[in-house]
Amino acid sequence: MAAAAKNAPDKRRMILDAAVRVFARQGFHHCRVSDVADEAGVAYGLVYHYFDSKEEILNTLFLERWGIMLDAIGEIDARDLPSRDKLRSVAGFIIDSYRHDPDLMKVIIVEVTRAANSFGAVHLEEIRKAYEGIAAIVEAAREEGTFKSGIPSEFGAMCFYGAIEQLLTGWIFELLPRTDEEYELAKDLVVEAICGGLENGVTGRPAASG
Amino acid sequence: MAAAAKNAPDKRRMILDAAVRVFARQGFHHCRVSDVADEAGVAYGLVYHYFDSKEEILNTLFLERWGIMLDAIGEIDARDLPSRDKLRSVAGFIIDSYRHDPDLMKVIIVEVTRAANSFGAVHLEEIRKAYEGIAAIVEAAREEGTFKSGIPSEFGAMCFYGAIEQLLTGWIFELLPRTDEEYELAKDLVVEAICGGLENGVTGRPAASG
DNA sequence: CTCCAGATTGACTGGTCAGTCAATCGTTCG
DNA sequence: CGAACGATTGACTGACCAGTCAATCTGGAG
Repeated sequence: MAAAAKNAPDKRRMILDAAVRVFARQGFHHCRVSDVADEAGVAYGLVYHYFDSKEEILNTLFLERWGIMLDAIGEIDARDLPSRDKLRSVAGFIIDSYRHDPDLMKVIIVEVTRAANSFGAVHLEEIRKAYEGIAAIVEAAREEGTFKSGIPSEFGAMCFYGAIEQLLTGWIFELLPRTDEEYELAKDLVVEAICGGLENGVTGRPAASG
Repeated sequence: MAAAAKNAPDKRRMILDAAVRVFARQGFHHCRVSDVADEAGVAYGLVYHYFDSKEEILNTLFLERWGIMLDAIGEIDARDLPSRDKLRSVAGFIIDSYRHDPDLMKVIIVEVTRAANSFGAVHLEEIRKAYEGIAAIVEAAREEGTFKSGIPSEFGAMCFYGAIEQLLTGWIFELLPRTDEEYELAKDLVVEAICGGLENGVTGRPAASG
């Protein structure tokens, strides 16, 4: 009912939001469903009214957020922008996602993206789509000649995405400073590092030795 | 006894090796200690004769291998080589580690390196040392002027390591082809991508018009 | 007021599994 | 031989927890 939905602020949503906090704090495997229920201020059984299992909660969280990211990547690719700026937008989107909801991104990266044995396997196809979206941007740049043809676009995409995910991991682990300035700076630096390279590209230097 | 060690091929080692296979196949959380014992062809209780807990097995595996990698990075840094070649050696070492024992690297990456909540937290200091080792190489290159001063060395190290780990992840997930040629090619490409950048050299290169 | 349906509750169950332990085996040495 | 000791065995236990379910609540409709 509309009224019901208005009065009781969507319990389903509250459970999802609570799950993000609990999963981020304790890890998916190290928390109980009752922890999620408690965090949401809801009875244990209600969790199972809205979700079939503990895993379904995680799947829902992942798919919700990942879908948004895939849409964003597709939309960015469709813009009329230089390739570097597209990649800058992608980096900006992902870093802003972390900035906006670090717990959620932590859960997605730690519990799904890298969990090759459990959830990673289930969502492999979704994860692959992200790589492909980035690879499409790189491929266009190769075809127009701004990016090196010697580096396959899927390979370049992996490097780019890997660098970003490593940054997020650094923030998650508190190995990198977590300030707004750092986040902003990182957006530019990661693009400069991957597109421009770490080396000083002064002039006339052989781009690829050998 | 020497004789005993000769006759019975070190059961402790057999348990560790079996654990690598089981953890890689089923994941640390999704396997039982009895799976490890069975895989090793050993009685359940013997596992607890050699290890205090299931976790200690994983810790042992991680520390063994990670220590070797840290030593390798330190040794490479000490060599008299151009920075790019040092990074190429580091990439080569890590990729060869995967090539030589993919199960072990899978376990380390999936169960430790990215597991911020459980083992990752425990081994944070060890993990940080790897970043620092790579950062030292980057920093030297910055000081001698071959690498951009605008990109902090820790940042560059994160990008470099992140790109490599993403490649391993691609192989682990079977998102990238797993052949000897790919492994060899990847060593060069990852260095070219991160040091040289994805973009075509800005100088007198033909194709890059407009 | 009654009835219904969906929301909500939390005690309970069934299965799983890490870790224990007492018993047995094999070897060495006196 | 037999004592001594570490290696090895595997049945057992105690705790934990995901998921179930019958009971209760709530609010709208008749």
